[in-house]
Amino acid sequence: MPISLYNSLTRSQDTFTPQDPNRVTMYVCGPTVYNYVHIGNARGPVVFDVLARLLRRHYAGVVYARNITDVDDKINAAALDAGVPIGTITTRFAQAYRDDMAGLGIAPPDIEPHATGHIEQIIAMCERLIATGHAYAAEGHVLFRVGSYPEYGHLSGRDPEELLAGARIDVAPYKQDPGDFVLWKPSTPELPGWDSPWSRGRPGWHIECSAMCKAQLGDTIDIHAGGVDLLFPHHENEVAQSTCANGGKTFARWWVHNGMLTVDGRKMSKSVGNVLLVHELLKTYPAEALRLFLLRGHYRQPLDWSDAAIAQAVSTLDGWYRVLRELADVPVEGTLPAAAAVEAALCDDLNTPQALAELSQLANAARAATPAGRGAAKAALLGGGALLGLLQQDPETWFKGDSGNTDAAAIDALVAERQAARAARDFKRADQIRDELAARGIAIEDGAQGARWQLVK
RNA sequence: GGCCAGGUGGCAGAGUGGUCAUGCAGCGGCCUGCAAAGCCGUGUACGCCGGUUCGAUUCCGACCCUGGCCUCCA
Repeated sequence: MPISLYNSLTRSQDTFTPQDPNRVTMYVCGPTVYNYVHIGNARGPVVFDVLARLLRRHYAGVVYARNITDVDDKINAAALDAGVPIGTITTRFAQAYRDDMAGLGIAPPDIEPHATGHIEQIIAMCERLIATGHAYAAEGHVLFRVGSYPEYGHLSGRDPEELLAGARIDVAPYKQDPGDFVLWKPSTPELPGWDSPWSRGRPGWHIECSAMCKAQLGDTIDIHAGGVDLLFPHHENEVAQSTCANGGKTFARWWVHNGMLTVDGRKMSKSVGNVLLVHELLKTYPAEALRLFLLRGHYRQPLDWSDAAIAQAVSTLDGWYRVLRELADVPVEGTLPAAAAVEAALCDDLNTPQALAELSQLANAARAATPAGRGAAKAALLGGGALLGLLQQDPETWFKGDSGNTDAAAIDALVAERQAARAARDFKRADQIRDELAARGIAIEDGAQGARWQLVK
């Protein structure tokens, strides 16, 4: 089944066809590493992780790059605040980012380019843009000449004339035109900087992604993804730089943008101050519940964070894992099958809500399966979950936590004692034990195969 | 003000020119020592006003409302 994806460039949902099925290229704008990321920052990586999984099922080769921006004024400010070198900040938070992403079940990208590892390519791209008249040097800066690229504004649907008329642009004296943006800027002696033909300086934000894309994936990439808030100016500027520096070649064939995560209807962002850090949330909620929450809405729609929403994600997973626990002894042989309905939903512009509805149906089918059908039903459920990066744990771990965290033996003993009391029709004692366990955050379910317990999340 | 998304039942959230989304919650029943889990049954929906149509939540137009971007942002 072909993959169909909404392309911001054409503003329509188009059947995806890579340039080379053996080397499908995807680039996602990664973090600027100066702080922990919040759950809104994780939406794109989770969604594009699902996309990467889907692409890998369809094509022989996929190269997925997600960069690390490790040179930036905010990093400089964070280092200054902490009184440590820039590298201390970037190393620490790049690792924190990898840990957070891994915590959410996101497979590492194939390539993780760092901006500071591409200074040479950035300078080369600036030189090329200057040589072709698309950029100019002024007072140690290099600026992109927006007027030199007639298509400027096409991706984001903006009229350059109106952009330039905007009064909110800080018009520096060295700019020939208010819309021109910085490719290179000089550093003061205490700031990090690299030697260049124009100044000891550092790159602007937009050129970094252009240079990393070109160096790692080539002049024309298949998919460029990121948050919709990057559409302008970041992605618009990337298109302008890369297209002009690469002789007019198409930069990215598909532009895929995820919607914003909101809290009480307002965008979650550092500047608004309503952030919930992934690194904190992972201590409070099961990782898969966070992941499921992020996939519950279609990726292009806004998604609102709430306690009710995350609670529902937990209870949904409880239900699915309960099915898997019942089928724990049912063997699943060979590789997991493609859950056709789940995959079909994902092929339709990553319709994860539909895919989750299909997964619910698979769980219902597995719960009701006859003995002969259990193996296939369980495999289908696990296969569908794998496409979404869900149901990756052992059910016992889901319900009881890591074995090191709870005194499972003592709980098992109490549960056994309660069963004995019930058998002796000593319900007073049985209920007493159940209450005692409930007070410790443990719930009991009596089933046909005996009593089971779980930690209440 | 410009550009771009949206508005679906108590909540979340897909989808469709005409009998079903799905999940959670609710209600009734079964099961259970009682619960929980499970099972069976069950209701309420497409922002507003027009238009096209045999038929519109879906297509078209206007209006209202919400969110995002408009050089920090995922």
